[in-house]
Amino acid sequence: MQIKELSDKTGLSKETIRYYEKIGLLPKAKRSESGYRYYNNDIVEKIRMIHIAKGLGFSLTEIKDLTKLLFLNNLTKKEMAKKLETKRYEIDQKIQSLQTIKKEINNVLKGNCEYRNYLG
Amino acid sequence: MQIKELSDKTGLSKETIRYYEKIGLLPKAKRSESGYRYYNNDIVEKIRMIHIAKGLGFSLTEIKDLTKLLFLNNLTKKEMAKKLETKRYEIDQKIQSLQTIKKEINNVLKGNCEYRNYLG
DNA sequence: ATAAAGGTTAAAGTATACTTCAAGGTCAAG
DNA sequence: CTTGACCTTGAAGTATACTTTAACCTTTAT
Repeated sequence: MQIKELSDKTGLSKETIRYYEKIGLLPKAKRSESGYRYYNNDIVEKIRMIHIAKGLGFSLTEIKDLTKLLFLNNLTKKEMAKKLETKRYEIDQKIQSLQTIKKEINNVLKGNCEYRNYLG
Repeated sequence: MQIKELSDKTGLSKETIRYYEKIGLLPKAKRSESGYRYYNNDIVEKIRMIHIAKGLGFSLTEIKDLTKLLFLNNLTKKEMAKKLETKRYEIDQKIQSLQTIKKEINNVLKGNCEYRNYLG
């Protein structure tokens, strides 16, 4: 597919997709004879996950690093495991924080406003 | 306490704290005779939660709105409940997405690289 | 064959979220 | 009574992540 279709499927603008390629977050797309980028379907989910990871507070650089970590085996197993475990810990912290905020919202929705603590 | 102490306790720079006050994310601090801001302890947790919410991909504007939603009763109960439920849904989505990424990391750490799917 | 709708690039512009700067006031210790 | 560590402001500067612009090429439909 061409960039427009990929843009439609992922919700990212064409410009953003080109920008992600430029900064190395997406691999360099193959080109048609006329120089147009073309993609196959596997990139759709990848872009969606990038989009989601962004919404979870990861920077493009962090996502790039995580992607490389999951994709390439250029590090020793020990190094890779260490980095992934750090990332997993960060993720657990984020999940916990989200659950804390959710509890606050639940308390307000239940009318137990005395339990309101942090935000607000 | 003065701004320096608050900064030390929260890990946010003094400049950032002043910036948050300026954009209305933090309430206008009370002032000493000489014009210095002074704070009491309850703001520490509030700032920490703002910091955490930021790391979870919420923008300062979103945090401001959520704070107001939890703090003020300027909306009807119905409106407020609707907004909070939307926010709770967003939070559930975020938790799910984090769990998906965590699973991928776990699979790589276990060596089941065939299960690798999205990032990478 | 020409218009519409797509594609390309590099560079400049914008929004968000700070961070630094300049110029100055306050305050406790020695 | 001055030094150092605080504080104040507004304005300018920076990093990240796009978004727009300009100038041009390709493909497809009529």
